[in-house]
Amino acid sequence: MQSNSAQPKISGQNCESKDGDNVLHPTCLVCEVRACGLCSELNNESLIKLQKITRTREYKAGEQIFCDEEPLQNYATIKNGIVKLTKILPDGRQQTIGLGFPPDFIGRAFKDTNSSFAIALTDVTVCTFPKELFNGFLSSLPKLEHKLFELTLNELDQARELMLMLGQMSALEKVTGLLIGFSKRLHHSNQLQNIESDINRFELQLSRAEISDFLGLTIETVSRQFSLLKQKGLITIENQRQIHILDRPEMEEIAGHSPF
Amino acid sequence: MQSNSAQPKISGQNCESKDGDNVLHPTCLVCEVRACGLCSELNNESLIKLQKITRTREYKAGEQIFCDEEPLQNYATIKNGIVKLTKILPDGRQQTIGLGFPPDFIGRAFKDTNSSFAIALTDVTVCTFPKELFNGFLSSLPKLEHKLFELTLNELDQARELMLMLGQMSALEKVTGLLIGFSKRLHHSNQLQNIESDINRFELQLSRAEISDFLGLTIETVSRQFSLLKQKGLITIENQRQIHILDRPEMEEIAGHSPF
DNA sequence: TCATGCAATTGATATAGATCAATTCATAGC
DNA sequence: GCTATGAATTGATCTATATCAATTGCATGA
Repeated sequence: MQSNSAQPKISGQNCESKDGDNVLHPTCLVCEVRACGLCSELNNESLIKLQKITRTREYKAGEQIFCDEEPLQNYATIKNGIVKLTKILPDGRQQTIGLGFPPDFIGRAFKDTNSSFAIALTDVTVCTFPKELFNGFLSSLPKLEHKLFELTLNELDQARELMLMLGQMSALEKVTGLLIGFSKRLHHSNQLQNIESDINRFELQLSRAEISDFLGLTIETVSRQFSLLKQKGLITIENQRQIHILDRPEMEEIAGHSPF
Repeated sequence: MQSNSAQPKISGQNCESKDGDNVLHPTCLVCEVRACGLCSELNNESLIKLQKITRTREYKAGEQIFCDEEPLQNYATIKNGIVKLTKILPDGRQQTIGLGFPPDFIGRAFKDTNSSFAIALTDVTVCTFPKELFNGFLSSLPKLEHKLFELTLNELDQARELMLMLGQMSALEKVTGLLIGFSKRLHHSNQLQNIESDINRFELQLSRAEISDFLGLTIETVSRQFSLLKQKGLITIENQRQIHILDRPEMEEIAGHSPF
């Protein structure tokens, strides 16, 4: 489980802009998630302050954004792409504990280490905040802390839905639930960014192995459930990952409820 | 899944005390979790304000503290006893998503409904806060909100550990992990309250059915794992629930890591 | 003390999903 | 276009856990 890759590209709206101290940097002005992410609760003045400590970073699909052991340096919000959060046991077993879509926040607030890995599923762009400085901001901007708190509560709700799925659902229910949940989540993320999207057609950015690590199943079982869903005429799949949900009501019926 | 019981006993340090407005009520003065719970971050002045909206409530073992559907009326901190949080599917399947020990907070902040049930495992005493009033307090007392945020982050960490357990662990690992985790959690709660306790001897306040709902197993499988652990000489059980861990290192080795 | 009833254990069997083993499919490089 | 390589599918078998069925244990009340 090594980081499989070159250094991420760093490009900075960083620190001292020559325009002086009170201008919103272009990177924020055109930010995909300016209006819906953590920053959405900030007025211009606060945002200008926050902006000074941020950097934009890009990761290629498969790159590790942070890991288990090493002390956490940065928090981040996802501007673009999909991130998986995953726990890895010494013996190699792996449990994916969540997916991050724009404008999700990643990193464990108020702690020096994460207890999981964050890995880019697609090419990913994030906006990073150095840990110490960001913690300072949290204390001085109650609105920021409040927003982060709400995002955290949503994550907790999600984690608990996922627990229900992992503990009680059959393989078919799990796979169906993943498709329904992933599509909802992706569509929602797109809507927040005013990106046109069809909730029933999407690219499932996870390999079969990644899906099985998420659902607590094996690759083969996941594959068999996909075949079953195709056979039942509920979905079609092109190029392994391009999903088309044909009968959403029936799928939702099988999934019982959505895990996201 | 009905509430199986009489109305909980209500006793109030409530509202207008005759001593005037600026005295700490006796109930808070002798509170078991005054120093470690949500209130621990409040100075006397804030606590006096908060105290005015609180009520002490008692529930018998088995009673429902709140449920799934009905709009949430109150938040609470646990003063005494153990609470289980659980999700129930229409078809009767059930997944317990966490346990609450003193001084844990229960209830979903900033939302009108919980998406789970809270059920008293033992006789339980809680300190309740009416939702609306408490939300007002959160906005006006940043320290209170911050503390609640930290508690929520801990819960999220726990939920994710549990996901790892549900998705990847064998039956034996799950049962062992539960025993190790439950004992740690209980011992920790006792320590916070300066209650003497032996981490390796405790009453597991869950029926086999409740354990199986927690671990995503059946009653029979849970029972077999207990028998196996006894056979290996790692634990003894008296009266079905009184657990004595004989070889903690070996148990921790099997559990791999603790789910709490 | 004995019946009653529910919880836990233990045993026998069934099965969903895991594991092992070929194929088949898709993408990348030549 | 063709070959090589890893991913996905499909098939055959195995196994951990579920399910079904007694049996045992323990608490309650007559």
